Amino acid sequence: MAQKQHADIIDVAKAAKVSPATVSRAFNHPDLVRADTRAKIQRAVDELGYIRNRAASAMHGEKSGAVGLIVPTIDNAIFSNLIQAFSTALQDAGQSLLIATHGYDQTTEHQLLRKLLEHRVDGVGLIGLSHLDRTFDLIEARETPAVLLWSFGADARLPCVGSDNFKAGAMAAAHVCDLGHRRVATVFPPLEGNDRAEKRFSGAQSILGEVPEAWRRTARYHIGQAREAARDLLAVVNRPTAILAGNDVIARGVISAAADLDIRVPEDLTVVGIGDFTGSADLTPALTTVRIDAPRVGQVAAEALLARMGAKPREAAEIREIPLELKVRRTSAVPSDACNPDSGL
Amino acid sequence: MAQKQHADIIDVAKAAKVSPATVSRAFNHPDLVRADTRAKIQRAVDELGYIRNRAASAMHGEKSGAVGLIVPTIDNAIFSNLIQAFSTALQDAGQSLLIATHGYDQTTEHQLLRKLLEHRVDGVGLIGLSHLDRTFDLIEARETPAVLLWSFGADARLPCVGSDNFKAGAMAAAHVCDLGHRRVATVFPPLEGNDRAEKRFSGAQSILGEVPEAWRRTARYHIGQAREAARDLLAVVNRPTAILAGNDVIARGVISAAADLDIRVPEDLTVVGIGDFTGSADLTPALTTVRIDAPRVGQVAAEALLARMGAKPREAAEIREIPLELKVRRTSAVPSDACNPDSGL
DNA sequence: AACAGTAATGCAAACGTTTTCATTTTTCAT
DNA sequence: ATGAAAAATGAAAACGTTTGCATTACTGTT
Repeated sequence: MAQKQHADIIDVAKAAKVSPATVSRAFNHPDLVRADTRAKIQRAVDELGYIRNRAASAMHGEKSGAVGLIVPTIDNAIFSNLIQAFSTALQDAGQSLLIATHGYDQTTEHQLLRKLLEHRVDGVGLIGLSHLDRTFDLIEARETPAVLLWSFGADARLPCVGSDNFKAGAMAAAHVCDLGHRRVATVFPPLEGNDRAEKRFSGAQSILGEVPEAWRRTARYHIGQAREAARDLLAVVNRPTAILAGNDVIARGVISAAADLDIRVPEDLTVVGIGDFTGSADLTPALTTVRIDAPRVGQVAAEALLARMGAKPREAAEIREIPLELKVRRTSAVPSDACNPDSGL
Repeated sequence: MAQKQHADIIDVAKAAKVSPATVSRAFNHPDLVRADTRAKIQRAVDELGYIRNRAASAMHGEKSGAVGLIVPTIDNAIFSNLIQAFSTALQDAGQSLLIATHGYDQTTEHQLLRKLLEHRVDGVGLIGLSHLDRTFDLIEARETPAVLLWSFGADARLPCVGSDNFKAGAMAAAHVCDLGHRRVATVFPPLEGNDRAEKRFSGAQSILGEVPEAWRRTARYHIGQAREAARDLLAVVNRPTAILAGNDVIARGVISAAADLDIRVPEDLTVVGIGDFTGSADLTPALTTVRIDAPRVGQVAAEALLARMGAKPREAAEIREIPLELKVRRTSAVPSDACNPDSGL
């Protein structure tokens, strides 16, 4: 016999001896139903193990109660802090999080956005400022509340919450310059299609001047790769006195490389990272880095998105810059005389 | 004038001069519609920027196309690898991922499950073997395909994919014993409500025998905390010759503590972790640890879940154990004579 | 050219909610 | 008590799909 699988709102209504409309209201506008009616309904719900069907509500033009987040990858420290904070803030607001990863491929990103839109997310978060035009177009056409997280840029096509990566690069570079280093090399992730890395690098060059090709290395987000790149960089007679890493993970690779080569940090080599990920402060020696407050970015971004979604009435600024902070720890020092040609007078 | 917001399936049908039913079929059962009809429809879809409404399909008893994953936290290396792999495998199968974090609180976990169920996820993944009874009950009542990931246990109430944490603890312990250590201390996360840590610890004790209170320390998943705990442990005259860490992050803390105290690793202190997280192999010295293949767990779990969801026809075993592997690297060594009372003959 | 058999399509009835509008009940001042 | 105003509830029409069944269009035989 065709027995219904699960209780629906009508069953609940019957059990509570009210109309389905009232049950619906009890969920969505509790203030519109009398306390004792609500109690009756609650009892029926518990009894029947009723779980409301968001799909059915969403259908009615109602909010789906889910927001989407598209990130390049989850599995590195950079984003996991951010995602965690974003997710927590959303959960606190009763939203669910639909997450998707594209592995730094913008075309995939666009497809993921479509998929998220199929689920009728109430809002989306995207990482970084640069996206396919049709990605922006789609968001606009759908009028989906959106926020760009991680990077800050005054010229962004959508509201963004994050830090200024150009500044981050510049701050790191300024620090090593101030220390007196003149022979500065860089190890950065591939720049193309990655506005964060790209901005950081130009920021660094804005202080350092053009970094010679010979002192530029590329490493994906991976300690091992960074280590090799750095080893390569350091295995020359006239080696740099400082290395600027595109992020903290790379910085760790650089430190390992130095250890491999018996180069002391910071006496013989200054290493500066960007990010200040979990654990960077607990490295030995503790990493000097430019702190990007990922949890705060995640939280503020979530709030901004919530505001745009109308879930949070409070007016939020369209663009929020999260300040950076230089954390001078133990991997940076004045260049040693031996290596510093400037101090040779 | 009441102009519709976005194109719906009827608009597409009109534009393509077919019935809505055909458009629907073109999406869900492409083989049932003629190629040229499909092309017409596709053209209309593109033209109108139509995005199908999953909510509406899900309503019809159809699959929602989303699966849920509930994890304690995203923001540590332990889970981020796992989540990434799980997510990728799911995405490849065309599913979206709804993720939620509970911060190691089982009551929250239960509420999150409810929320996920509201969204009518086609399946759910949960971390670890132990959950509230009513969590299991709910899954059963809803007949939602589910899989437990991360831990393996023959007695699990649901299919599980993961490694045996008891074994992991035992393997780590066996390694230090084989090396000749007799004075072995432990630093573990709080055991209660964390079946993984608990199993690992009992596994270790199964080899080590009862670890004296004085040599047991607790540290949450955080390098700084572990560092302090280890410092505490090592700052005694008759200190242990080896420390077993409950996971790699703690192991890193222990190594830092040793450095703080000028204790050499591995000469004066052997440190063994569990997990083999990203970066553990690139530590200096490289960490000896028991490798848990998180990406594989994630992927196999996704496949198992997909299979149960009927999305993947192939029969998958109910329970899958992912093998562990001892990775002997540079933080473990035979105990030095100075510290090893056994070698005093 | 006619036929059967199959493939492709259309019709219309669900699916489980929410919401507008109308109706009933309650509240409170008189 | 009475009535007006406000609060709570109910009836029924959406919302955008999918699908079983009925119908129409093709295919290949003879």
